[in-house]
Amino acid sequence: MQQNLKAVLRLRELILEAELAPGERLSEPALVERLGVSRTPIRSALARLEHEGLVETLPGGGYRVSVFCEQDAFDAIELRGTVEGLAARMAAESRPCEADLAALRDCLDTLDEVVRRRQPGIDDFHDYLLANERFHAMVAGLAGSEVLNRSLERIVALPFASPSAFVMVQAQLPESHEILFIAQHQHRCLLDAIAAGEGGRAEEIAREHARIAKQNLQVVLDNRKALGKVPGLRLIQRAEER
Amino acid sequence: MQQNLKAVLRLRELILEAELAPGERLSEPALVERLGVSRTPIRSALARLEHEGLVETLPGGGYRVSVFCEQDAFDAIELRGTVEGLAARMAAESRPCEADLAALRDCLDTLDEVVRRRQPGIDDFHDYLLANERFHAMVAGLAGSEVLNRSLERIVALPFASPSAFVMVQAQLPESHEILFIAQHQHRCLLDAIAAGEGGRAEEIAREHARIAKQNLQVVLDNRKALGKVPGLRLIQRAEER
DNA sequence: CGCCTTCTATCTGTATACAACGAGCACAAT
DNA sequence: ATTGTGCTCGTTGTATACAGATAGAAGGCG
Repeated sequence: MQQNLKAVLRLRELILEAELAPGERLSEPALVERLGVSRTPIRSALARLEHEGLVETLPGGGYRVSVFCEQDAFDAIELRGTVEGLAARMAAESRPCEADLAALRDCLDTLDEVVRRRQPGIDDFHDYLLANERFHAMVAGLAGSEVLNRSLERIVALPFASPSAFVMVQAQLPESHEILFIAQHQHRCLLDAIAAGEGGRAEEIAREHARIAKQNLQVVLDNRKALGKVPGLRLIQRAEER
Repeated sequence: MQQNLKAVLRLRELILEAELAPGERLSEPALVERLGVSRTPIRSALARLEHEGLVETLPGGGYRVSVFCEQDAFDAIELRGTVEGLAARMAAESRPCEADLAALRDCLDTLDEVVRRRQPGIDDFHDYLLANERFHAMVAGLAGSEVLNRSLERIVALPFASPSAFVMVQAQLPESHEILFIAQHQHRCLLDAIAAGEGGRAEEIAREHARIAKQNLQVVLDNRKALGKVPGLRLIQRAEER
């Protein structure tokens, strides 16, 4: 199991850092040399990354690095928002117990605390990222559906679709603080809707919340110099070349 | 490639027919004997079925057949409806060309023709099933998003979540004809909304359309004798045993 | 000069051998 | 009698050898 894990982690890293170019053919013997493990764990890792969406099988056999266009990234975020919206609605409609709601509130308090800091630095954004990820995971968990969560996991496996994909790049943006405030306001509203059992409202808030990520993506695409800051955004090609 | 395919097909069949019981541990040597192929394609097939959701990895290594409860099936259908809803909205908002709309209309005409037959038999329902599947695939395709379609594919991989999972069982139901009429009405409305660019309406129709499947699932679960007629419904256990 | 054919080299798919890990059981000691 | 220890069997993870297929290049023919 050690070798398999090593192969997955290293291969994923190589793809995300674009050291293996989008569209590049991945030959197993070459990867054996590069990763230092035999073909068996490499094949297993390739299969796994295929299901994460980072590589694709070629018609005649073999794999290549997936190629994404800008629209794919927007679509992935909208899709995440839609499924998170369903999760939020189910969470609201399940009337969660007070303990679960308290845990969500705790998480929001942590986020508040971070947002309220003056002159937030890189570490502060990192704290925000962790708490944000936890909040999203908790809402998804409250939906109480493994089927839904498995599907959401898979959507979020595309690195630029993750709820926290753009948090770190916001640290560089001049309007970052405002964006964080707005996002946090939506978090509060979402919790409010879930606590009140307002499923429809919870769903719409979650959707709109995801659309902040689309705005951030647009900003990053406009000044492409920040592109390396977002994990996996190097995968995105301007022109469709398949 | 031949052996891998054989292993996937046969293994999937064994699981869907519940010849391998839900929760059962799948040992590779046992499958080698049962399927007549070596461990390599079996491992590859197991990995693939894991990503289809039919088997799960065990903590200490190895696989077992997935166990689903009734709620999982309802959730999977709601999830499909939600993602199909997103696809329908995107299709509407993309203002599809007349040729695509004509193809959809063609498909609906085929469905109409089947629905209008007096005394429909098993073959007629089969015709309906094929055209229904085509219609759903075309709407998803009109959304124009590979990311979305890949995700939807994966959701529909759970056999009881498929748009046509309950078509064949309807053939046995007394109220089957009425259900088909209603479903077909929704198809028409969906096309209408897409053609008019009414994204929100298209989305809601697609969602409500999927909920027919939930009603059908409830009927089947109530008289469990029909359970074998629905592909993969034997996977569902009444009590959660994980 | 271009296109088709054929040959070759490399790659993937498959089978299998080997090693390490873990579960389960029996036996012994307290 | 119970618990702890050690053994044994089975299983998975890994490496590698082999065969079939495929893609690319080179050469011949039209």
